[in-house]
Amino acid sequence: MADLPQSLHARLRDALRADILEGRLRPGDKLASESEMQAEHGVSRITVRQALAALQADGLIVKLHGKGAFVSHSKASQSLNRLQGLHEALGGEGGAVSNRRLAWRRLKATAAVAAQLQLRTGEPVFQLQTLRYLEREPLSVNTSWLRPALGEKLGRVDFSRRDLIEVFEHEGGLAIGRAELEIGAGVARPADAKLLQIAPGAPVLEVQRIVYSDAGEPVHVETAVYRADTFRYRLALQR
Amino acid sequence: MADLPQSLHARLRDALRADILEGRLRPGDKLASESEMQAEHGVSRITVRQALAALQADGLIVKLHGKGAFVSHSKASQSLNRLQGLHEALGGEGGAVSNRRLAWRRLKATAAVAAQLQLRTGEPVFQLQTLRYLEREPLSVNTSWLRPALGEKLGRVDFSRRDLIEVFEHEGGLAIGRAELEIGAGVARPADAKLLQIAPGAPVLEVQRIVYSDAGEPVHVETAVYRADTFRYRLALQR
DNA sequence: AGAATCTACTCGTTATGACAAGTTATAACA
DNA sequence: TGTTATAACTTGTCATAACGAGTAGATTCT
Repeated sequence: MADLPQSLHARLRDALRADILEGRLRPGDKLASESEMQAEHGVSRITVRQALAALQADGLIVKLHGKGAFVSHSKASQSLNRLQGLHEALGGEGGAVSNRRLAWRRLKATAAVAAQLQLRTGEPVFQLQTLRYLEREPLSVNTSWLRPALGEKLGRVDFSRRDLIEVFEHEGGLAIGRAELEIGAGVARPADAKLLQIAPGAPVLEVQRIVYSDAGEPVHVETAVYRADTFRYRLALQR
Repeated sequence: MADLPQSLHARLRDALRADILEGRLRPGDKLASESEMQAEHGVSRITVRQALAALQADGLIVKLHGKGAFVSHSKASQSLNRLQGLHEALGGEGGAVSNRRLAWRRLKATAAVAAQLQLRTGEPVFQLQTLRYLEREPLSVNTSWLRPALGEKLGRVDFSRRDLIEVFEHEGGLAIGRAELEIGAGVARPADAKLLQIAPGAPVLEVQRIVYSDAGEPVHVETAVYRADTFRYRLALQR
């Protein structure tokens, strides 16, 4: 993609991340010390530390006082503890994720949806239903509710190979800040079971996601029903 | 607890966190600007920004370029995106979480467990099985595997009202760094269904947790089966 | 009145400098 | 040989300084 003139620490972070992900630095390896990087890249130590702090937050490296910074073992989940969509998470390489639009409607907000989007009951909202595929196998049925302003902007966008969240940021002109997830288990309802090609009553993973803008306003509520046999949710937590 | 002479940014962070949690700063309120705090507390702006960055990572505040920092609205999840046990997460107030020990064994590591704990197949490991209750209702069946060194230390500890992770840190003399979670859905096996007082075949949430020390070594692998009707996993993600 | 500009305020980024504190290897000593 | 002291690393913390960029209100011009 385009090489925008990012900040220095972002460039250094991405370079180190690539070194780790592409195997030039292997798990357990010791990174160059902060002062070495400072000299090598011609930046200040604060800049180096910002880059390292970001990698540490992602779980890619571990820093030990007095010893140095080391590439973490188990880098499996490095990308899954940030807010991102499936396309982003599973990477452009495979490109095995696709969406099929099932419905796009303008509805009046029910009480539950209105509360989550901080609207009044009965205000118009847009509902988007999609069926997501992974490697041509059905993966999940997603039902999204959008604030009216956003919905009108995005009615004609093609979502088939893109993440909603990424569309928000580009076509929607929206800065996404954070999201709250609620993950539970349930049994497939007949309609969902048919779409997912599983037996009615089979176990499914139910994920509800509320996405907030940078300013803290809820912009998007999504309920997803995943096939339990294909999908597991992975994430990393810091103590 | 004791008021150790923490670092300046840690003290400022904790003071602000208390202001928010105890209601002196309400959701939506604007925090003092960085330069105001700098003057008021007699610290440098770097120190202020370190404190604010920590609060932002916890989701307690939102920073807006050019406007200021504001107390986040939904602070419900501030504690759920850090690594902690149920007792910690659900707070000392209720005290409604308890554990019943089902089994404590010394076994030889199976291939799967050995791989996750980075041991060799057949090395001795300790297995702990517990049944957890929330408000006197059965909540989950937990099966843990511990590295041998840790297991020998913790054989006689009473876990009934404490989190494993907290015991590690105190009795185990271990610095916990991070954990990886894998969340999926499944159906209750007969033995688990009986313990959880649900029907065999009812949906359950399956959570596997691998806990790593500060140095990046796996110390604990846990598989938990939760009643889907009582428990949902909540967390917050940052973009 | 309306539009454009200016200005003061905010946070974002980066630099430089210094000292504290943990780790490790070496050198000196008993 | 074994212990201790030292020196040379490492990251952790904090201060001061400057400039960039986004926001919002007041001012000025049309």
